Amino acid sequence: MNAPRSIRIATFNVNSVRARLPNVLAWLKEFSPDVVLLQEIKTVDDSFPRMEIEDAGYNIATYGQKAYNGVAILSKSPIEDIARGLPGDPTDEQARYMEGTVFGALRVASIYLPNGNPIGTEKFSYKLAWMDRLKAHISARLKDDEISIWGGDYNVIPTDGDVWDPRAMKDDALMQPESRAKFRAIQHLGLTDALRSFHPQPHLYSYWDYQAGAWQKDHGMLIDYLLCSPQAADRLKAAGVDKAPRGKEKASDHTPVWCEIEV
DNA sequence: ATGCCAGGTAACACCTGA
Repeated sequence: MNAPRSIRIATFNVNSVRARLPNVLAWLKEFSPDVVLLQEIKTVDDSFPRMEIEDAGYNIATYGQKAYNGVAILSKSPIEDIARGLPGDPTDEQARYMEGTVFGALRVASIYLPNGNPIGTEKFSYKLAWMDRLKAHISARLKDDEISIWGGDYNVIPTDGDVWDPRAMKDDALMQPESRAKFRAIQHLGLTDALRSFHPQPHLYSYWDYQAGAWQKDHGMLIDYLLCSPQAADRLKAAGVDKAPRGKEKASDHTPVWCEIEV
């Protein structure tokens, strides 16, 4: 048997990979994640800044579309068995879900769950239906007993402790009871929230709005998660939020959430 | 109650985001 090695996995909603390229390259160099799950790349696959990120030492798999959404996986290992799109609705053309196998053993998914605002519109019903599809898909995948991590921007504030002021957000799609119930239902399939398993304290955030000085006032919310299969949870060694990228010039409004697992 | 800020597209304004 090979000696176990520690793999660092991060999820990062970059809010346009082209606008964020200098920040992303600096972060890859400083933080040196082994695997990165990107969301909101906001570009078609052909315009992804592939060369620059390959030069930083990463293999790349993308699932993009024009202007909106888009996810990608970066890995220092080859990325195998890539699957694009969330099953369950052949008419859904939004690029919000992809999977790949990294380091020959770890199945990862990059998730950009629909925002759903404003409530009471078809955007909110799309969000809820998408969450049902995600749950069904994860449930099916869990039967394979793999070391799996479903990471990304879940666009849900699961509890009042995950936002600076729940009253300010009470009509937001991210904290409606239906959104919360469906997020819990996904976790109840048997997934472990990597960050919470090491840091149970409230008011730990991964997103701060660009507006109204939210970053300076720490008016944030925790909406980016790494949800681990039992086999991945067994191997969890550490987890955290890397707040440094949010404080830089030309920052994304999200910052990376990461974990380390031994495989 | 509304806009605040940022990115993309396309065009000198509007859509989306959370």
